[in-house]
Amino acid sequence: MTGQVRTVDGRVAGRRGQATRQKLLDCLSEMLSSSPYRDVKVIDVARKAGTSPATFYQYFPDVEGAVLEIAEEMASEGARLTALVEGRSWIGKSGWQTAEELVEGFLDFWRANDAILRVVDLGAAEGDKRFYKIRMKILNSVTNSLTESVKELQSKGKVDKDVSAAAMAGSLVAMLAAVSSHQKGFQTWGVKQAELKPNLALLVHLGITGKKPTK
Amino acid sequence: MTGQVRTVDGRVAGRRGQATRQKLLDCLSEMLSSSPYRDVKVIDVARKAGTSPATFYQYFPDVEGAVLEIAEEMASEGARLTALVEGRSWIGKSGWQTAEELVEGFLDFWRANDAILRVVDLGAAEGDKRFYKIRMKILNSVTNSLTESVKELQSKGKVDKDVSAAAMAGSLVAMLAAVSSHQKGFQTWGVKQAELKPNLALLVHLGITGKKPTK
DNA sequence: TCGGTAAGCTGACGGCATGACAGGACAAGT
DNA sequence: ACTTGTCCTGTCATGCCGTCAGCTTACCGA
Repeated sequence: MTGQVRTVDGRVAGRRGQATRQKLLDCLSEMLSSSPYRDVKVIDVARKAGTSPATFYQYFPDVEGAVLEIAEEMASEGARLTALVEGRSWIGKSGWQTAEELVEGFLDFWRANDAILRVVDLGAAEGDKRFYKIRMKILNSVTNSLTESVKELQSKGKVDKDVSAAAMAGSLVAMLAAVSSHQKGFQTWGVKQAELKPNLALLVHLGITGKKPTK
Repeated sequence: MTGQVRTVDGRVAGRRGQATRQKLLDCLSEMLSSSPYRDVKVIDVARKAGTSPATFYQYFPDVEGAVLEIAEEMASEGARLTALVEGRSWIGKSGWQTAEELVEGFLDFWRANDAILRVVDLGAAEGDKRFYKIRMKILNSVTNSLTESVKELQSKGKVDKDVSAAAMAGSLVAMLAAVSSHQKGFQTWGVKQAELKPNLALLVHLGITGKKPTK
């Protein structure tokens, strides 16, 4: 599937090369966490990795290219978010639990990858299809499952037919993503995590089932 | 309030100077719409404005500084968003109308300023307090009004007491902002604007009142 | 053991953006 | 016309970008 890892000039990377490549990715990741995206320079990444800029360009076309690589990896990892929805019940107490766990899992994932995710978000918002695709890959895993949940509830007559399942799922997921990326912001503003989570869960439950949860 | 406009080296800007300054801001604004933030260079902005890089640095410390200026202006303009909530009713049919108009107004504002807003979002997410403050200024105008609405409904016993008004308002506003910045994304993905808006309005109504709207 | 071959790395270079300065152009009042 | 203060730009040192040729290192088969 992934095929062989190749350098920019076409050679196949061996053990040592892959290690260097990975080290560069790791350092870039770190830099993204500690300084503004706009100010991340190739030379800094290279220095941090104990190598030269030329080496960086051997493995990646530019900073953006390397970021895409990191993002791709994260997206694969993010596929596990599906498990937060798939096969879960939205009825009664277990419905509330599903909502709570979805929120919990989502926020955790976002916090763990916030630096790279905000760059992906920017790229997507700027219209770059590659970043957009990655963002989709992550969000779709949840969105699709949620869409199915809504449709199922609709077929049972438990949710109004005029609700667009896809739009509802998409909006909820966008909300989760947005709140996640501004978690620190909420705190500064005086809203505590402990308050935030139940409220998000409530909104998710309301959106999916149309009803207040029974706790 | 605004005081006098000053150059970086402390002189007061006259008529001509202010015009040049404004032209630079306009050109920067345009560039932000057409190319990735990371690739916006001072020299390009200057060229577009028919002047030299040195002139740019006379009025702004760097690109970021100029962006902050544009953002500040937009934030002032955005204060009018308060009108979308303040003094509106959340009861019965007019409640549904309030929700619809809030969504409509919010999406419009975001679409009109998407380029600058995504830079503000990035800056805020990266922890830059100046950007964060501007984001607050815009969102607070709506968030505070919504928080009041929820509290009012709570005092009338129409909404559960255990809902944190601030967290709910904040989450909803974050959702609106997020969906707005990825409007194009939704379309590409197959969700039409026409479906999106009612669903957002539904979520807002559910979140604020806890009930389904009567249309 | 010993080349041979391909992988891996870097010094060096032209090109371009940055940011500072000093000096010239310009407008307005006297 | 002269002065004054604003406004703009040519120029320069500095530093990053992105590429190339060429050197070093590791692996492998004879």
